[in-house]
Amino acid sequence: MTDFDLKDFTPYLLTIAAETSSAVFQAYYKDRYGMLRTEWRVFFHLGRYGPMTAKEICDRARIHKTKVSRAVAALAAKRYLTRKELPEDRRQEILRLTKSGELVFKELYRDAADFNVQMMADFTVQEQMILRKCLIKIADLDAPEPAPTDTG
Amino acid sequence: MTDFDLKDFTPYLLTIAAETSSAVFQAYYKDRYGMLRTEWRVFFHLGRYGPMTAKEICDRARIHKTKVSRAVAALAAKRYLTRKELPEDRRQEILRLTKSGELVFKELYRDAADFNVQMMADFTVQEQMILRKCLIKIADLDAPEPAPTDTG
DNA sequence: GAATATTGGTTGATTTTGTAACTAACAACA
DNA sequence: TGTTGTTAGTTACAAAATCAACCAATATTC
Repeated sequence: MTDFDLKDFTPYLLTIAAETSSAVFQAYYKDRYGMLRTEWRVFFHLGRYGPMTAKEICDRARIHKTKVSRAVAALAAKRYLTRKELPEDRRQEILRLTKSGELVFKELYRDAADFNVQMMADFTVQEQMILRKCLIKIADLDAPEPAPTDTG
Repeated sequence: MTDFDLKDFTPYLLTIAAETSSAVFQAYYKDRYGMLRTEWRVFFHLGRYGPMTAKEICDRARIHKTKVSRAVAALAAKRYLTRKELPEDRRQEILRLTKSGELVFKELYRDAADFNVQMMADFTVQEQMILRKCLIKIADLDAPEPAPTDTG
């Protein structure tokens, strides 16, 4: 075990791989749309799965409610989404992409897909499948249970 | 391509996998030794590859010099390393783990290795190999690196 | 050998994230 | 009804990351 190296430490390797692979796309949507990563994630959820409340985004995306709250505020300020109070429970608001939000989403969605295809082209189909399987397992994304969000 | 999902976006998947897999170990060395992640990385480099300058750590570990500078200061404050000015270039300092630094390193090193074995036990040998290969490729870590100084 | 550029490293200001406390609406129950 | 507890979401404050400016030592240029 004296050969154990940072390259052999999977959490490290994952972190570097995540940073490297995210950098380009992140810079792209930041420069072009002034979006931060959490904003992009929230935005993606609304675009891909339709209108929902902040709470639903928290559960689905496993993002803490304070981050979602700030991302929603930023996206609303950019006129990418609107909030509408739910009559049957006035604590909640339905979030929905605006027309221009939809437009931007279509572009970002397509670009993300393209980017992904390009980056995966380095690998065989079998490698892609195994990589995906391992990552989903490590990320614990195959478990349907939403993570507890609150402090404590 | 209408089925493209966040789970299919590899940079996202990598980020979540990295966060999930890092969380436990990170909490461990933070609680036990008060180390931040950059500190742990710098520390690991010095322990694993022997004394070197901050610049060398920057290059090897691909960490920005401001982060390395602060990590080194923190590690020095904890008496885990010493700095010695290089006579032939007085801008540079050789960083070297202290006795107690070495001791802590041995423990952290062993625990990291154990942690890694445990986490990889979910996968077959073939899966482990492919995962590693893909991650190294994505992280661009197969690019030529400076050779290890075999002091460690 | 003086002027200028570059390099290793540090520091300060700004941005972003994380944690805790908070408000307002609803629910449960006496 | 009033009390207590819970939930959705925001805000305030602390910790941390990022970026630009900076200093001192060395290299380079004329």
